[in-house]
Formats: sequence, structure tokens, C-alpha cells
Amino acid sequence: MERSERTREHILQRAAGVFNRQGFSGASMADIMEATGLQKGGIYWHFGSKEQLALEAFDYAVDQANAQLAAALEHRTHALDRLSAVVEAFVEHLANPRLPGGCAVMNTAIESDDGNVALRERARAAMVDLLRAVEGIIAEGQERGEIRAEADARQTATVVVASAEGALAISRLFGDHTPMDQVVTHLRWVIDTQLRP
Amino acid sequence: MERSERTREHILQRAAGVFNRQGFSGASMADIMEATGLQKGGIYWHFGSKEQLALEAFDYAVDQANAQLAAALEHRTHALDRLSAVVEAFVEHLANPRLPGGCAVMNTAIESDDGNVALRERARAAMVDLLRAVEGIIAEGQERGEIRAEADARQTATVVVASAEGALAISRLFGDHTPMDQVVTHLRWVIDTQLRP
Amino acid sequence: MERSERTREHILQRAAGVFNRQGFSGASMADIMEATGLQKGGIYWHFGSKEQLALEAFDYAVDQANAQLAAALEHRTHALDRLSAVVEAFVEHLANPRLPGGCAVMNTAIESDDGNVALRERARAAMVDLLRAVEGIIAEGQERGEIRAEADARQTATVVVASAEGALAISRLFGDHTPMDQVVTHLRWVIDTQLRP
Amino acid sequence: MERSERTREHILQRAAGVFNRQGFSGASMADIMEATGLQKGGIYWHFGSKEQLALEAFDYAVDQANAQLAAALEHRTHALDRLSAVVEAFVEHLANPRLPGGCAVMNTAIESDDGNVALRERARAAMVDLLRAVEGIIAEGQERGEIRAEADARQTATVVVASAEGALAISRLFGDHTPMDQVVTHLRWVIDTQLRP
DNA sequence: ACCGACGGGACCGCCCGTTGTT
DNA sequence: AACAACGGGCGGTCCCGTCGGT
Repeated sequence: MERSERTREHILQRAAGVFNRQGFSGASMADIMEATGLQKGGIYWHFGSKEQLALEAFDYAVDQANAQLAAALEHRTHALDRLSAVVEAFVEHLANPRLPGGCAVMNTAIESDDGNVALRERARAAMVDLLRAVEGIIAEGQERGEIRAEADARQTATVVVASAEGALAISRLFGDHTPMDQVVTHLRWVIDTQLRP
Repeated sequence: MERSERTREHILQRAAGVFNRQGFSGASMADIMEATGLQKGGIYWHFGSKEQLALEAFDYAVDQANAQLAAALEHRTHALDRLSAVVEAFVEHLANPRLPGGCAVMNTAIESDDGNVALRERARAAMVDLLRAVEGIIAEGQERGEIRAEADARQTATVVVASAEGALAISRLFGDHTPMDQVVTHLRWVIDTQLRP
Repeated sequence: MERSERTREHILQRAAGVFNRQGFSGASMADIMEATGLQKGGIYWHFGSKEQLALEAFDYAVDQANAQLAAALEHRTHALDRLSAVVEAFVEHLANPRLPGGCAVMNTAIESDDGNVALRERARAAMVDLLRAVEGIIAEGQERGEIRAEADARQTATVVVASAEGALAISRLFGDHTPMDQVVTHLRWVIDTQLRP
Repeated sequence: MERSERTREHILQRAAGVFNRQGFSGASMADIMEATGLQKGGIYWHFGSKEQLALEAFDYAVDQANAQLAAALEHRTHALDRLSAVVEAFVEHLANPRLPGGCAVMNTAIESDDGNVALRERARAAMVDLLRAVEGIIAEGQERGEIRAEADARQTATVVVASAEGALAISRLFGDHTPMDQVVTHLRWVIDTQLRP
């Protein structure tokens, strides 16, 4: 990777953290200058505007989260194991976040509720991807007979993601992992008693 | 109610909506001027700063939500009915919000993650109140034999609130009430099969 | 004196102090509201504008200073005594000011240097009055043979006033009456050795 | 001198004039923008705040005055000549000011009487420097036998500075150099008759 | 005769983005 | 490829003044 590309990546990584903590409107270019150690010119050479940077930083954050999820899914073949890994990924996201500030998709969904349509659209797409991924795990499991056929794959995926996202936010609000643990316990119970054939 | 008090209430109501949609840093005093129809002088007469206004507007929003919840609980005596009413209140909050922008507690929790400690503290307190309220409904139900004694009141409360909040955010992101419906279906099933004695 | 007149006087007294300490542009109507204990409406009922109030407050301050000077001159008949009394009045103005903030004429002269022409004109007139008064004391003394005829009444008056005003400002800057004492010592020596026949 | 340094110096020079005429609270950043021909971004790039700019502008003004005084003292070796040069410097300051608005030390002393403690402290230091300089000239003269040993160096310095400052202010108030001339005549007479051995 | 409430504008500081320079 | 310097505008806050009420 050439020098320029490394700088660009460096900016994205730091900017992703800043935006994830402070939000798009709460973060200033000065914050990003400080976080990156670059001057304005250096940043604007790589990105055309604050919004453009935010969009790419969001993608960066989602990629990071997806990579973390992929790592958790690696070597898990059984659908119930894979589903548990998804839940564990949320726990990991709370305990050892790659980027500070919680779930970028949720944060962006809530902040871009009003204004930024481009960011909102990306958050939507990322959320769809997440839901589809979980749904796919369940559906595949059903096809392979690892998960009860009567289960509603899509609904279950929504329940898993919604409750995990909610628990993540609440745990972060309190600075206490207990809420997340409680929800995870519930989800594990759902997996064991409702999905297992 | 005197004229001054009416104006103050009017500002709070409009500002609560603006802040709930745009967030604290995303909302400008100009936005609030437009929403209230007042000029700066009028707003600053009632509230010393943007932050002070935001704090009181958050309280206003929480009061509204609590009132909506209280209305849903009215005339419900059986614990399972009351618990269902809580879930219904989230559906109502999505379908017919008193204030636009979703759940003020969740929004504030996520946005104030970084900066505003005063807002964050209020969000914490409001979330505690909500969790405690749901937990209380369950605990009371257990005392009265309306809810299975083996259930974990606190954990169940967390699951209900976390999944409902998550579903609310996701439904709002998609502009589609399906995710909320799916989670509600799940919660109703939990209530019927796990809590009912 | 009727109630309205008393209020008006009260405002003038407090406003004179505020303006003398903070200057015209440095003082806000809020400062004067606080100093007077009145609300805006009350002040504006008596005075048409901040500038109008400042003008009258300046006159009030000058009247106070003149009264203090007149009191010092009372019962002094000999010109040298009267001249000494003028000098003493400056010392008194430093030690026990009727209004805080130093000499209103000097303060206004320096602050209104740029903008406020009306205030500047009043400061000019007040300074002329002061110089003329001192000159008159010396000239009368010369007519009565109490002061050496060769002395230049106008020049001496300027020296007395300029050095006393300068000393007052310097002493106030340092919060130390020594500079004033040193100048007074000098002026007393001038009176004794140069003016006494 | 690089471009940036030139701009910074340019801002200081113009701002010093604006502050000296209008005072700290009477001058707005818009005034300084107009005087410098720069926009806010340019000014705030060099100075962090209005106060920071005012502080440095005050230092600039004092440096200018000191340079003018130093120039007047150049080639003067005899203490009485040097003392006369100090007095002449005040006359020059009135007739051909390097910065408009009179003596920055006196102006700042009087305006910062109330609020700005940082400015006040700088005015104090500058006044101390001036008094010490004049006192030093006299004391050196006494050591060299050029000035009568009985003279009180410190007191004489105070008298010279106080009367010159007072005369400067009064002359500026009237727009007439006569008061300054009268005081200078007096000071020359003091020098000739009281200090000359 | 005075207060409470509000309008509208000016204030300082920070913002995002651009440009000359290296 | 990046920095230093600057333009122009919006941000929240405070300002002076007015007007309805009492």
C-alpha cells in the first residue's frame, strides 16, 4: 500500500471513531484534524467534504463490524452455533469495540433520522445486510435441518438484532454490561428452546 | 395558566420535537425560533441557554411518554394486561407519536454518548425509571400470583425494553412498522408462554 | 420629593457608579437593572435611552464632585487655603469616593475619545468648569494680594488639575495612594514657594 | 519576514489603533476586520480571541511608545537633557502620534479599571516601567552629579509622568495643545530650578 | 409608575471549505 | 501530498428598546 493510501486509511479509521462518538453534526473538522494529526488541507486532499468523509467513515465502520462478525462466524458451521456467534459478536462489540461509540449503524440511524439522507440510506442498507445475514443463517439452518422448520426466520432475525441493538445501547448508557447479559441470556434461551429441532 | 407560562410550555413542546428529531447539536436556535414562531429574545427570556432549554425539553418529552404509558396502563389491573399495555405503548409511540423523532430517551442516550453529561444523566434516569416500572409490574404480578414466580422480573423487564427500543429504532429507520410488529409478536409469545402461570 | 423623583434620582446614582466603573460601552442595561433593582420598563420610563441615562448620570457624577469640592472650599477664604482645598479634594476623591471608579470627567474624556460626541461635549464642559474654577481661585487671590502677581493663573490651574488627574489615575491603577501623595507634596511645594507672595 | 508574520504584524498595528481609540469593549471584531481588511477567519487564525488580540495589541502599542521614547533619548547623555527628552516625548505623542487615541497605558488603565484583569495587569506593568525609567534617569544623573542630590528621584518621576499624562488627556479632550504646553513649561521650570545642581 | 415579555439586531467565536506554497 | 493562511457564513448569546398589562 502506497503512502497516500495509508494516509487515507488512517483518516478513515480516526474519523470513523470521531463520528461514531460525536455524530455527524456533533463532530467538527477540527476534531478530525486533532484525531488524525493532519491539517485541513491534508484531509480535504483525500475527501471532498465533511459529508463525503462521513459516508466513507461509516462504510469503514460497517466493514470493521462485518469483519468482526465474520471472524466470529469463522469455523462455526452449525446454524445454532453461528446464531450464537452473532449474539456473541454484540457482546464483543460492547466489551472490546474496534471503534469507540457503540454500533455505528444504530447511531447513524438515530442521528440521521432528520437530516442527512445519504447517511440514512447507508444505515438502512447496513441494517438490511445485518438482518438478511442473520435471517440467512437461520434459513440455511432450516434447510439443513439444524433449526426447527416452524420458526419464522425473518422474525427471529429481527428479534435477535433489535434486542441486541437495544441492549447494547442501554448497556452503554449505563456503562454496565448487565443489560446486555440479560438479553443475551434470553436470546440463548430462545435459541435453545425454540429453534433447536 | 398565565400568558407567560403558556409561551414557555409552547416553546418546550416545539423544542422537544426539534431536539428529538435533530438532536442537541444538530438543532440550532434558529430551528427552534422557526418551530416556535418566536424570536431569540423571547426564547432566551424563558430559557437561559440552548442546553437549559434542551434539558427541560427532554423532561417534557419524557413526561409526555410517561403520560402516554400511564394512559395505556389505566384500567388495566392484571399484571399480564399491564405488561401487554407497555408493549402496546411502544407500538403506539411508533404509530402515533406525541412528539416526532422516536423515543427521546434512546435518542438522547445515543447522541449524548460523547459530550453532554447533563443530558446523558437525564437519559439514564429516565431509562432507569422505565426499567423499574416494567420490573415493578412483573414483580407485583408475581406477588399476586398473576405471573409465574420463576420468572426473573428484572431480566424480563430489560428484555422487553431493549427489544422494544431496538425495534422502534429499526422500524423508524425503515419507515416500516414490520420490525416492531415482529418483536411485539415475540414479546406477546414470551408473555403468554413464559410468564403466564 | 415625590416618589417618582426619588426613583429617578436613585437610578441616576446607581447608574452613575456603574458607568463610571465600566464605561458607557462596557456597561449594559442589565448591569444597571441589577444595580438599581428595577426592571427595564422602570428605567426606560424615566430615561429614553441608555445614552440619555448616561448623559444625566454623568451630570449627576459631576454634580457630586462639585458638591464635594464646594464642601472642601467652604469656610476657606484665603486663596492659598482654597487652592490647597482643591488639591485635598482630589486626595479625598481617591480615598473616599462618592462614586466608585475615579474621576468621571477624566474617565469620560478618555472613553468618549472616539465615539460618543454628546458625552465628550459634557466632559469638555466639565473640565472647562474645573479649570476655570481653579483659575478663578488663583486670580481672585492675586487681586486680593494673597497670591503673587507674577504667577500665571491659567497655567497654574492647568498644572494643578493635570497633575492631580494624572496622579489619581496612576494611584487607582496601582491601588496605592503613594503616587497621589507624591504629586500632592509637589503641588503643596509649588503653592508655598511659587504662589505665596 | 515571511508573509504570515507580516499579516500578524499588520493586524496588530491596526488593532492597536482601534483598541486605543475605542477601548476594548467599545471596539468590535467587525471594526478590526474593517481596519485590517481581513475577514474573521484570517484574524482568528493569528489570534485566539478578541482579548488575546487586545493584549498583544497593547504590548505592540507600548513597544511603539517605548521606541519613540528611546529615539528621543538617543544621543542625549546628560541626565537633564534626557529628562527633557522624556517630556518632549509626551509632546510628540500628542502632536505626532504613532498610534491614534492617546496614551495606551493611560487609556487601558482607565478602561480596564473594572473588568479586564489581564489588560489591567499589563497596563500596571507598563506604567511601572515608565516610572522606573524616568526615576532611573534622575538617579543616574544624581550619581553623576548632573542632578541635585537632594531631589527625590521617585517622587519627581511620578510628578513628571502624572502631570504629562494628565496634560495629554486634557489636551486631547480639548483638541488643543495648550494644556500640554503649560504643563511642559512647568516641568521645564522644575527641571531648571529644582534639579539642576 | 413600573413590571414582564418579547422583537430584532449585533456581538464573538467556530464552522466548513478553498487557495497559495512548499 | 500536505500545510499554512484565509474567506465567508452560521453558531449561540447578549444587547437595547418597545409594548401590553396592571
